[in-house]
Amino acid sequence: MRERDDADGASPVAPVSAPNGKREPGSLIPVTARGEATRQRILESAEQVFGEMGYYEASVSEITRRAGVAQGTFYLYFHSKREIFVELIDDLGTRLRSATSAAIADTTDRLIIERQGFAAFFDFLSHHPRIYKIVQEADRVAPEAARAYYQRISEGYQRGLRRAREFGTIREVDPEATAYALMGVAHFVALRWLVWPQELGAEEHSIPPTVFDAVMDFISHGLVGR
Amino acid sequence: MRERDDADGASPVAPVSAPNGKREPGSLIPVTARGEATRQRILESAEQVFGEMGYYEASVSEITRRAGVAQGTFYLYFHSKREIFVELIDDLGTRLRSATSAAIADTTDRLIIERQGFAAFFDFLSHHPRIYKIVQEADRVAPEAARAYYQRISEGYQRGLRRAREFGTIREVDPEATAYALMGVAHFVALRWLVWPQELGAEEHSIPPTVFDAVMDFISHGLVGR
DNA sequence: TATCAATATGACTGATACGTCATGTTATTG
DNA sequence: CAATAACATGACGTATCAGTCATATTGATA
Repeated sequence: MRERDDADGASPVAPVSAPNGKREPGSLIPVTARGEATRQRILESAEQVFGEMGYYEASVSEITRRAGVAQGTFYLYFHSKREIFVELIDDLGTRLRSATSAAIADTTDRLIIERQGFAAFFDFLSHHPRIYKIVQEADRVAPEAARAYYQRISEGYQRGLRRAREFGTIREVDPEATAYALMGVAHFVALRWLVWPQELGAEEHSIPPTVFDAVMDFISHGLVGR
Repeated sequence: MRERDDADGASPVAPVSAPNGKREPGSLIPVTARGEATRQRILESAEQVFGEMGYYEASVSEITRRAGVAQGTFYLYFHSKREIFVELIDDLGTRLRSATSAAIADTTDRLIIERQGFAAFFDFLSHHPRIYKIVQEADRVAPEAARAYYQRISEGYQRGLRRAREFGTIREVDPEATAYALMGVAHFVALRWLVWPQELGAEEHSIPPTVFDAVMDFISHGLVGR
């Protein structure tokens, strides 16, 4: 579950305990289950607070308040406010990708894959409305993290498109351009029919079926063509 | 690093000059050409600073410094930092819309309109790279302004699509869904081939022709279909 | 149950920024 | 050339935080 990443995690060196008995500052990795649980609570609180108030208006003290820990505890597990934000982006990306890829498993027809993928994406967003704005904001707060987020999604997309192209399910298309085009479609439709409505009225929203069908129609023609 | 929150809103009414001879605070509209020029300089400086540093890391003092005026002068023309940001969003929207609509004047074929519209959009962005990030950030800083920005673009788009549909140039499509889908395509292609490259290397970039053609191909099939 | 590393606390510091205000300058008008 | 309204100044008042640190608590182990 946790997915503590090996290579691309921060912490350059020396994760072990210190020689003098004092804990090496810069470890940040909890050793006990208690620590792990606290760290997780802080992360979840951060997702909530960043989602509601945005990165800059969110304060570390608000995050720790909601997590039920003291300010100082935060810095036991994260070097900085920005660092936890980046970790959050990575988490959200992983969760989103696994949600969509789970939805298209066992499917081979590319157009059905698109339909199920889009449906899963919208579904995920409507249940986690915060993540949209968090990722959006990442473009300013942590551009590298935002790029990585979109790039990883596009890579999966490109693989799928290439395969479909080989099998002749779809037209000859430029995989990367098409991948970004499709991501843009999903993004803006979500903005218009999920994010905005949620901001105005508090209820949970989903894409109207007629809109969903219209979008899938547009995409299908775009991919297949004559 | 810190950000004070602007207690914005306020400013009930009374734009005219004061009875006691002192200028009524809340007018904000320059009366002389000198004032107009100063206000404009501040606006241009704000576009630059917001674009480079982002809304929250930009400071009013940095804006006034680059405009060559004192801090207090800022509040002669704008109630708050947020207010100038909103005005900027409106400005950028107007400029962008007029740039694209100028590019498609005298054109009737919808597919050619799309091609020219997209080209104008990309061209505008590559010459004003800042605006992309400013508008993006507006989603957090001034959601109403951001919504208005996108809505006005989509309205023009929908009109065009409806007309094209009536003339049979394109398939029967849902105008609003299609408008947002197309906006999404443009947005993400710009992100990938204009904004990101500009962030990494400082030079000016434009969309590679093969990518542009691939995108137009996708769109054309999506609009026309069989 | 004594030990001690891991975990937790919260007061404090240093830095920064928005917006105000009392005062000064410009230039237009009668 | 006064008078005066518009424009301009910049120091200051008031807040807010990110991050640090000395101290306290917890709980596993021997």
